[in-house]
Amino acid sequence: MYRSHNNGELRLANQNQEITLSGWVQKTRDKGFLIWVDLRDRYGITQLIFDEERTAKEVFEKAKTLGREFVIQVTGKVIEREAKNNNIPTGEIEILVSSLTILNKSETPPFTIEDETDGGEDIRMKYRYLDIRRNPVRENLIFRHKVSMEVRNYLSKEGFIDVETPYLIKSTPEGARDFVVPSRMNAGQFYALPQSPQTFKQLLMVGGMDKYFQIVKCFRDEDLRADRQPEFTQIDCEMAFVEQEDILNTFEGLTKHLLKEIKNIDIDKFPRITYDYAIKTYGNDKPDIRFDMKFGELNEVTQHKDFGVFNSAELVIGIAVPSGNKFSRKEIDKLIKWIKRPQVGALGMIYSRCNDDGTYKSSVDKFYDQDDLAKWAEITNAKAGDLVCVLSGDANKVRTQMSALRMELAEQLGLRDPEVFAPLWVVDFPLLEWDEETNRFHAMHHPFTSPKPEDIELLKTEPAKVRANAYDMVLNGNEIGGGSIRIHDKATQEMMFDYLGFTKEEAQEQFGFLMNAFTYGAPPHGGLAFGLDRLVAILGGQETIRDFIAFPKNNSGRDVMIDAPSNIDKEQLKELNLKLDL
RNA sequence: GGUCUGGUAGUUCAGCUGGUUAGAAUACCUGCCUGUCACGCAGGGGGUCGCGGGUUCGAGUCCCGUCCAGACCGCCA
Repeated sequence: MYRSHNNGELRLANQNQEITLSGWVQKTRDKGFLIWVDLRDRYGITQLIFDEERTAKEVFEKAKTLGREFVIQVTGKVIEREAKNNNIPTGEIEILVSSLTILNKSETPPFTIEDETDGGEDIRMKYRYLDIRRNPVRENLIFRHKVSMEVRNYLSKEGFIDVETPYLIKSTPEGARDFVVPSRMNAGQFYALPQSPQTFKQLLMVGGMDKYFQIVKCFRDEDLRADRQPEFTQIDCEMAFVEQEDILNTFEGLTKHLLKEIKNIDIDKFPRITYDYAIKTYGNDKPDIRFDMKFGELNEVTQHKDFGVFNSAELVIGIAVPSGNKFSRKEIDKLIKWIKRPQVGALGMIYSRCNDDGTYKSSVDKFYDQDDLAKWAEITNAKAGDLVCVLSGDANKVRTQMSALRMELAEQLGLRDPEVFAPLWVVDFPLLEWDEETNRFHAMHHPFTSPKPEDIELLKTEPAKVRANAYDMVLNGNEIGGGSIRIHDKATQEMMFDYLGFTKEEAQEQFGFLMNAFTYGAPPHGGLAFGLDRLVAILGGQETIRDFIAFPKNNSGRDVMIDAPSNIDKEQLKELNLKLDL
């Protein structure tokens, strides 16, 4: 028996018990006549004591040789401490050790295994198994476990069935780049790893599975970000015989359940806004609504005043920065410099201070009088003490830039409180998006998304204006889930592929299996998928999803611990009928 | 594909306009220490300043290239 108790459970009530503990040496404090050892496992820390007088000499000598992260087993008696430590649950007792076994020695670890480690990202990833011994990482993984268990509980209770779908599937040109796997038995042919189980879950609906879910790995071979990994986990769901409303309600229910169970937060009804409203009001389709700062369009009140910059602009937008008048000239200059960075790309920023006495002081007083500036304030909803920031130019660019500025200001003003949760639905996404590079439309969500029936006529005349039965769930400025009501008849699906520039043959070759299935009684269906990694990170109040993934990849897609990807030898290549051309 | 930031002791970092022997903290090792818990005290070891080239009397510092890491843009149906 390696242990009778774990290192987090012994209390004064266990006094005088003879117990056995195992774990890692967190730290030794050698006072010469006394040696204390903090013994750690995932449940906590228990202090061991070796005493010149009370401990056998050979045990005492062995204790002197212990180093950080040695794995040891001890047997001894639970005794009350002379000096107690109120900072830990086991702080009233210690173990007077009678026998000590070193189960395994350890090299000195490259960084300290402590909450505030001295190790940087790089070295912690290389020795991730040591990093996982640290409380913050361990707690994140346990937190993720809780979230995923609650998801399973809720969906199972709602009648959803967990079905596994294959990882070795067919590559298609739509969407993200596929990760590809050569087939040995089928020379020259490749599987692709799924970007999502999309077509399979639709086929499950045709198969009558009604309500399906799966917590499933998905793969996309695109460049990474702090919140994007090449392999990531989705909570993938699909339902048959449902309308958009049914799906929104079901998964609003799931999200409420998670917020309640995990964070003990009650949220009433999630706001629903349209895609168009989101773009016009927040400049992006995943607005953070924990704070206001809605866009005000100032074209009408800024034109024809001899200010060329605004007169020539397609769009002039202002936002009211709460209490922004406190910003010094220097701080505003810094902001202007920030939005001029190539990543944001604004050419400049105009501002108007809303003074406490009701007057205004702007950077363009030469062109605009107090009445004009009052209108700016009115439209942007600015109050005395606020600062109105104004950007202008090409409509799409200005919205993107203002959105970046809005988030930056909120960050600076501390309005992005990680313990506040503001979920919402964004609905009525466009069906199609024009792709400048390939000079054709592509599906904004995916090619299986159904157009709104009332917009179908527009497909022929103004395809960009066709709205889809597509929706995203947004939480604190992050898209945490998205889905759609799917096409479930062959004719419509064929038409969609046609609009997307597929020939009949291409559509048949790549998605024939799906359209065939539609001819055998496919029920109306739809669904959605949540990004589990991101959801867990946001619920956990953090930005980086890597902190919630046991073994993440770095931002060039490498696993620095196992050093993957790596070369394979000639024999392997030959077996796969592959030749490298580097 | 692009922009920006960084790479100096095991680790985290400092090192100014180029100028003696490259520092601090922490970790590690040794000794001391009668209740520690961020123990304390004394001492010690530890460096190809990412790599290659250039400018210079002289480069951690300036220039060019390159590799690695991170953030972002493009990309991510």
